Amino acid sequence: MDQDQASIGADLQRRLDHYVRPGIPKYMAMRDAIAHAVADGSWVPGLRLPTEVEWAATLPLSIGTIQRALRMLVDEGIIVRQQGSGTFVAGQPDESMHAPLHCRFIDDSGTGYLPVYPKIVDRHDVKEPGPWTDHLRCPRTLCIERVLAIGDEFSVFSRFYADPQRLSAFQSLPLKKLANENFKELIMRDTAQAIGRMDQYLSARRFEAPICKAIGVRSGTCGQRLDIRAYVGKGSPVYYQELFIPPNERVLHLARDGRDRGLAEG
Amino acid sequence: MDQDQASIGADLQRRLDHYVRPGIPKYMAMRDAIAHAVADGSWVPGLRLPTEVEWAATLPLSIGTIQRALRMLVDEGIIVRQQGSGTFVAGQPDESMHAPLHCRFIDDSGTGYLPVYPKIVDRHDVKEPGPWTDHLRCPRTLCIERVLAIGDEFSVFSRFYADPQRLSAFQSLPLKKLANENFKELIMRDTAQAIGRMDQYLSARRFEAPICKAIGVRSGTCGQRLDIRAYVGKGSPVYYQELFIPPNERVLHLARDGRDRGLAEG
DNA sequence: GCCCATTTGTGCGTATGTATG
DNA sequence: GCATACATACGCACAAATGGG
Repeated sequence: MDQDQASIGADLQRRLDHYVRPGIPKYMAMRDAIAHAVADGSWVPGLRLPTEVEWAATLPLSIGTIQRALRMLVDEGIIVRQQGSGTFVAGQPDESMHAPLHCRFIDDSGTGYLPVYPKIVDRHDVKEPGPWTDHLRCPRTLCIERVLAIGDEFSVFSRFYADPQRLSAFQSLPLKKLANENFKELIMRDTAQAIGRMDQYLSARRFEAPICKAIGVRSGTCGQRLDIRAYVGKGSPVYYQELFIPPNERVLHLARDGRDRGLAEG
Repeated sequence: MDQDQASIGADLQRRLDHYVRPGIPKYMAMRDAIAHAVADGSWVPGLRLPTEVEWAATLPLSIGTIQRALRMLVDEGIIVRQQGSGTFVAGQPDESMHAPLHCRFIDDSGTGYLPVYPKIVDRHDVKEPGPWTDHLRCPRTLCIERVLAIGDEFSVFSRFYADPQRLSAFQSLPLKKLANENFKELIMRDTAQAIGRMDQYLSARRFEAPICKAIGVRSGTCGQRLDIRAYVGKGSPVYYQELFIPPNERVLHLARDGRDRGLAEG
């Protein structure tokens, strides 16, 4: 075991201590420890991890338990394993990881998306109940309003609802910083899980006057409204979002989940 | 082991012989055997399966291998396991299983979908290439054109493309029978896998005259066009579909995948 | 409430097969 | 050919939940 492998092993051992809890299976603790190490950027894509036997010698886990944790991570797309070669942190070779989840309007080439320039309009607590209440089921709800400029063609209005206690970054980051962040990546860092499911509700609606004004369309414009319920893992709600999409000539790629690899594999 | 359990075990043993092949892992063969038994209706929802030890005594498989196969089936939602109780074929207690994948327009109550009345307009082979070519990659492509009446409110036009060699039911069934079938269920029976991924592409377009005529809107109508690439399992393409949705007042629930449980759990 | 057989869930250790370099 | 490393398979022991007596 060379020095790098040893340091990775030591790093994981420290992390494991935070995740082994009575009631939590060992394979799950190891899965969480590795997932967080990758999600927070400590372990970069392409990094080679120690072998099964190395880890079995270092950690208080058997080979079978380690294999089960690693198999889960493979299923989630977090690591890649190659027989005879080794185990590696999965990489996003292109920039599709940084692509937005929603508002993916296909560009003229047909192989990429129009750039999205977000601007935060407001961030506030919401008191009154709404469709997000049933979804999130949290004592407090944070709402972030944004205007998303699509290329230089048109703008989409967005309301993003989340539990500030669970996704603390959305509450704590200054607005200037938050504007430049990819929401999907923030969620991954806070939860170490990818968006695993989304229910989307589409309808044609007349937009309220303030929204029309914010996105620069004439008052009374009728466009698409997309309501989104997003989950991580097998069904744990993370956010609720409302999108107001004005009439346009583009094709919108509706994402299946947060692990989409962009258009290349489609 | 009572008589029923014994007969289930014997049934699986027969099926296993069809699936154990050199190169196919045993756990995968067992997974496929059970998945098909459930998909073709031989094993009905709620049926209790033999215990791990019973199967280990009957089949040439170890407990660990059996557990791995059953765990996969749990992840896929095909079976349910309860510690101390047993293993059961997963059930669709409501009719949501029979709900369509697409064209799920929410009804006035907000808890269900408007009924969909499909009518087959045409079935033919397509020679010329199109967006479905890259997706399906099959020598022949079958196209089924339908008019889907949504409640008694409006109609949606649909073109469904698939590989007739893979989904033989769509080729072989007489049109009268095909019209009454749920396409999603036909696919599950032919592949023993649920729709596991969908890429959807939404745009606003002016419909061609024949389509306008078929769904009873005035020529030149502009509405939503939804192109769908569907996959089973982790990324095996199964069909390509084009939907032409005229302007309407309803909310369309865009499905995440074929295992959606309807609105109740959303 | 308690005990107990049943059944699944977790964890360990080992052996062997197969792809990689 | 050979060592390495992941993949599959087996078997065992014990924990935890369930359901009935």
